[in-house]
Amino acid sequence: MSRSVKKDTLLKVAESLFYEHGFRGVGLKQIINEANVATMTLYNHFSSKENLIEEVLKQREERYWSYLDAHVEMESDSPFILAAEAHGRFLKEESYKGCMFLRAIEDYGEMDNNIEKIARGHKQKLLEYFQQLAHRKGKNNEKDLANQFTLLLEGTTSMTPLIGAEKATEYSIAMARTLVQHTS
Amino acid sequence: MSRSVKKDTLLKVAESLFYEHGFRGVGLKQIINEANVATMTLYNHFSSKENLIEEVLKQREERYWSYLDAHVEMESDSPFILAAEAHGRFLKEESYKGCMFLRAIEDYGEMDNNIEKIARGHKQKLLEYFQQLAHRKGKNNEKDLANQFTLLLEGTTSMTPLIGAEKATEYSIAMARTLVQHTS
DNA sequence: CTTAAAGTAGAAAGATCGTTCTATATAACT
DNA sequence: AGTTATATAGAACGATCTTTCTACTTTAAG
Repeated sequence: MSRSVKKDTLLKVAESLFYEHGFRGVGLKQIINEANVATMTLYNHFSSKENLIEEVLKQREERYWSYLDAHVEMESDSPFILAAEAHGRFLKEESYKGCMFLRAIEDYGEMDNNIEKIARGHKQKLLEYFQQLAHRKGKNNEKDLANQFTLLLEGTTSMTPLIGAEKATEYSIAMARTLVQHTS
Repeated sequence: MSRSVKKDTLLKVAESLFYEHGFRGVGLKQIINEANVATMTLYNHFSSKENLIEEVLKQREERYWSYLDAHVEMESDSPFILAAEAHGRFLKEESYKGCMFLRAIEDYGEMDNNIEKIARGHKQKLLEYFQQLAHRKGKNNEKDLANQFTLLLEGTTSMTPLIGAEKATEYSIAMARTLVQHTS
């Protein structure tokens, strides 16, 4: 077996609990109980709580990208709309409490740890991805467009706890359409 | 003296620390130390940590509204742009780590406490405020417009930790202009 | 079948948390 | 001057946190 099933369970349970109650709001005991695992099993797979959080973030990031990769045709004539739809799908299926990466930056920022680096890295990659999209569409102001579109997606995520993922996504797609049409 | 200076110091210090490190990331000891106050002084003014958080949120909400009230002329022909500018001013002067109210909802949500109620109440009031703005502008789809504009502001707040308040506000105003022009 | 790896339960250490308590000091007001 | 409200420092409580430890059991591959 290339990878322990216990480790996978731990990651899954940890991500769910961390997302629902925050990193600092969940103790390892809770994770261990819900994963039906012994304390030392956790510490055999992860060197510390911080390390567990790091791997949870990496796992979530991978899954986020799989949503984008699956739905965004880069050569399409509306890749931004496709990205907004993919983002909405992710929210609908896995998010209802805002962005876990922003939360990691807020909770562990400016402390020189890997947690913040991973979270910021994800956002950076996202921005660059959208810059590519803008570039392929022949837009000259790639950075501005990428930033604006990211702002739209972050707004969508933030709105899910308030109005739900479906409506938030609806709005962001409507706005994205308007913006793509009327932006140089 | 209508209100203790110690209480004000506590609220100020608590808001700053809670905002920077999260509610669960800050202990009362830290707040007490930085406020140069005795333990019992805190407990004489606030019945618990939860209660302190509640009052911090109320204080912050008041200050947020004072930004809107000061800069938004409801009768103006572009109240939404003014609101976006006021929001940007608040971010620039008091925020660099996302929205404290969303964070409160995330951290204490679904636990039936006052913290969540206050935070959700603030967001609800904001939505209704923007609905009024849309109504005065003679828009028929008030709710949609208010939701979309709120999404824009939330996106702006979320982006501040990534690109700073100035740029984020710039983008949101640019987008707001485009949207106001091209939305029924 | 054996052996090494992986998992088990649970206690324990050491730190920190929110909260309460005690006992004292300061300041303002009648 | 005396009373009252507000502040003080710091010990103490019980709970919980992360991490480590011990000693036992299961699992899986050679």
